[in-house]
Amino acid sequence: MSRAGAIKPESDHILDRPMGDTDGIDFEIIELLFFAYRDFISDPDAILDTSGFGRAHHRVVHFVNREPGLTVAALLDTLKITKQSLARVLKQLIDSGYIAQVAGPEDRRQRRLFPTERGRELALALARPQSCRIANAMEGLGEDGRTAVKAFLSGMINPATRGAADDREDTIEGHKQ
Amino acid sequence: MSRAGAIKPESDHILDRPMGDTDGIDFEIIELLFFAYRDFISDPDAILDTSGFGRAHHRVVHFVNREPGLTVAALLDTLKITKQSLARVLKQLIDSGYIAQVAGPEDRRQRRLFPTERGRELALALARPQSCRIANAMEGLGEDGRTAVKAFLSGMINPATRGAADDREDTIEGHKQ
DNA sequence: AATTTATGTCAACATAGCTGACATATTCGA
DNA sequence: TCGAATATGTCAGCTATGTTGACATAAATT
Repeated sequence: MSRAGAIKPESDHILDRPMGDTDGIDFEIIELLFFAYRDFISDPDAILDTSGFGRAHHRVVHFVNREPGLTVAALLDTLKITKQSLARVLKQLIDSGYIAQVAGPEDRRQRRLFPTERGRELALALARPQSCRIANAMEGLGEDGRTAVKAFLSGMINPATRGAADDREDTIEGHKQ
Repeated sequence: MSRAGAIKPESDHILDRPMGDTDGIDFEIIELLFFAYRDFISDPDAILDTSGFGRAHHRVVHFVNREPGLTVAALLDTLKITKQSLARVLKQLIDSGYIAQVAGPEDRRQRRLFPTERGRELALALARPQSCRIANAMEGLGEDGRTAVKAFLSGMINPATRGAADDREDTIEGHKQ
């Protein structure tokens, strides 16, 4: 091992003061979000390890179960990934019998995605520990506290995405089903 | 293209009902967390694309700036990744002059990590848009609402991690610096 | 002096994203 | 009706970031 560079501590303008609440930046909540999400994701990850699937599969199974019959295009839009990226995990989920494709009733080019019973079970199994973790974290909060949390999370989301759930009903821009 | 399987819609027990609030699971907040974090991360991602760095670099720069002088072991513990994984990005950050290593004053085996001015600037630049997004999402909330949000996020974190920040001061278990 | 610890490094591998190019089936518009 | 646009699939290759296993070195500890 060479260890080059470890010899001269006083070159190169080293800073030894912690990056605190300078510039009015709240680093604490930035870190809270990082750790919270990391642990939030770790629950389903543990289950997925057993099944041989990954996070990518989790997301697909989740949204297909939340909105059965959604098109591939709509799913791509929700996940914000490329179709090549989706193709890999989707194929595995279909081949394993978690998701089924059906040609669109109006537009037969579409492949509408539906969960099988097996897929539904998986989605529920993955959501359950996350729901528990959330319920646990909500425990101390009152009704208004919970409302605040939801409002906060909602406010963190880009406007374009924020209305996505509504697009399932009425479709104004793009991707009409 | 073969399109096998798209032909028979009625086989395989397809479910067409959305996975709603069955089992008392709050899917809405699960999705809020997913979208919130995705967009929260997208801000620094855009900046990093310019610098040729990725999310992994972001995390390292962040925590080194938050706690200058932390050891490699402590950083590994925070990030929960392997040293081989860290080595790649850390080397790049050191070679590019964002982070400097200094041999530990007491234990000279340690390589304590410090930000350079350049590293500090990067960390701040990455934190700024995230802070803005948070401030924006907090806007409507009162003081108690903000407290609720922090309590919620804190409650989402695994106990082991939750006290990590305190370990910086007094060190009880493992990794004493 | 022997062992443990903190760190670095090499090699190989997996997952999950990306781009670019091209194929096929279907729908739509002139 | 024909050509263009659309929805989807697929091949090939690349990148980023994680993993495991094995081994090296310097310093501390016993």
